[in-house]
Amino acid sequence: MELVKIYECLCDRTRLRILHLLGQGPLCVCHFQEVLREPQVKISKHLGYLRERGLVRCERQANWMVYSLPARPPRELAANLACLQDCAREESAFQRDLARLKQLAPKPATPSPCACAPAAKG
Amino acid sequence: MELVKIYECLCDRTRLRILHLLGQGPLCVCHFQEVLREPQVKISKHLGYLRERGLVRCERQANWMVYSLPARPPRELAANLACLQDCAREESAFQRDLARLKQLAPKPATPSPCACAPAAKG
DNA sequence: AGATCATATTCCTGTTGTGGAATATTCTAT
DNA sequence: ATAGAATATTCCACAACAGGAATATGATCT
Repeated sequence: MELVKIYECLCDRTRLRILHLLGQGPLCVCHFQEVLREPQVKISKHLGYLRERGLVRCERQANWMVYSLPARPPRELAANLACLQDCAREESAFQRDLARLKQLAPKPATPSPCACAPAAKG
Repeated sequence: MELVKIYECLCDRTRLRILHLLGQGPLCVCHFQEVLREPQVKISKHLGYLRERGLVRCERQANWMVYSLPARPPRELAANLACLQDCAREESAFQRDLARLKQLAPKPATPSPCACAPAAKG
């Protein structure tokens, strides 16, 4: 994977926040919406951008699309994602996202990988 | 220094090559031109872009402008520059640049930091 | 002062990215 | 089949950027 391509993916605030969150595990679009507090189009488009370039993978789970980091990313990508996670620890915006994420799924023992409400009935 | 701002600087091929070269030490514009084989405007503009955002410093030395990485860069920047240097070792374009750089200054014992010909007379 | 070298800036054009409104797609439940 | 939920795509306007040609600036030398 070409280095510039990676940085092109990293140079947008929303995409950075998305990738940062994915460091915690797979997530579905609705959760990105809640945690990032951004409109659906915005989230979806940035996820599409990342997907096309191989920075994230996705898998449908019933009604939801669950996004995750590639299982075994190429070295350059892994290195940069690690760097991002490291640096994000010192930027409050990222920490705020993390806090909101933890509020979403207070019990990490949730069976479904994205912790989506299993089709809330009613 | 904000993380996104750093990545905005890294998301262009020419700027990546510039920053990579600066990892070897200060350089003046004319040397960037030679090593990168890109026109003067292009180099100068990208250096300006990096300068405005604090990724590089510059200092005039007679007729030449010598560019360098900041003496003590903020943590996030240092981390990302290190990551860049690391990843660049596996991309041939960067290695080609390095090779050309070494041809320029075969004797690293040159007195001037940018190894500029000291005002070639004639 | 004038010439010249090294570098920066301006002006222009084409391209890419970003965000939102509206709409389409894909799945699930009934 | 229909309705509804979750997500993706299209269309549009706007801002940012990249590259080049021409020009300007700042330093040096004579």
